Amino acid sequence: MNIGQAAAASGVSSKMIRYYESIGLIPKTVRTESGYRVYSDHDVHTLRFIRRSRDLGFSVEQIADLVSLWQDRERASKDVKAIALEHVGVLERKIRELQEMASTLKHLAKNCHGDARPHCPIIEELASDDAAPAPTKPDAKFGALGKVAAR
Amino acid sequence: MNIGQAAAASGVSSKMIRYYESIGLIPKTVRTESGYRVYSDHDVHTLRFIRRSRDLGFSVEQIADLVSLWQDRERASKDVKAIALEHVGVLERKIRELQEMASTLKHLAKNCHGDARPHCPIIEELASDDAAPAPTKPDAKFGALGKVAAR
DNA sequence: GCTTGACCTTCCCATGATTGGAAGGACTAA
DNA sequence: TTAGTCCTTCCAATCATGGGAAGGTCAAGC
Repeated sequence: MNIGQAAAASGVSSKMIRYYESIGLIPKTVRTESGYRVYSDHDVHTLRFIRRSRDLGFSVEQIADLVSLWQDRERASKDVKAIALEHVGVLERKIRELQEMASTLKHLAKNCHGDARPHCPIIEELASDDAAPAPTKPDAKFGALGKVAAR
Repeated sequence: MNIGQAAAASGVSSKMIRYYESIGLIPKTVRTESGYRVYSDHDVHTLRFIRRSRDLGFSVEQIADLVSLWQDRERASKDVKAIALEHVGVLERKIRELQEMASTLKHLAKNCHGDARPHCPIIEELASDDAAPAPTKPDAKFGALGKVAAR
């Protein structure tokens, strides 16, 4: 199977398959004489595993751990669970952040007439002088969660 | 005021102030003879406006629009409201995505013993063969929201 | 006046996951 | 043989941000 077929069968783009290979998430494949990558059903299975993990928002680093646990018959389920729960924690923190933003904005928008006049509580809030500027570096590595599922 | 003081007063790092200048979000400042950037209280006020917008998850592009509306005394509040509400929509979509991930994972984790044995429903779900691979390109530009407030 | 240390300057690089595109080779069907 | 589709590698861009190097500037203390 060529890379394009493996991509279609797994839901992971050819580009990403090559990328995953380049960073070592998946091993280098067999090549044809002319250099084409060749994939087996087993490889496709692995790619699907990766795709599902990605759909759940796991980072590539976490996916690497999950894949190796998947392939380890002696794994302890607590190791898998730990990764999952840590990720849940990150997701929930992120959800809370976004909810705060959304609720602030909705509140402001509700009080904005939204007509042709310039008066606007949204702008006023953004421009307001109160509220501390907050330290430039609040807590550093807090959200290592980038574009989650921005596919 | 030097850039460092403006950074401390506004909550926007020096690095970011230079960056915002380079992309045209804020105008080029006056410089001292030796090339140091000089900021006024008014500039700091603008930087705070930007920081607040950023805290609410607006993209730099949206912030540019907000700043220009802020400075336009003839603005229509509906233009501001439109930007805010569009952003709320993006935030809520993203929240829903993350909630789905979290709830799937929590459900799986609840059914995982989390002990030393290998049996694990989380891994099994990731490895399961059912469920369509889903087209590689579902809907393109859906989440233009990158690292939201990953500061 | 000179040294020290804190600040400033520009420039380049890295992040994470992903996509786009160019240049060129390989394969397949007509 | 040719057209068209696939593959290859390599490089660049995204978005907002931080890190760091190399070098210039400034203020305080001696």
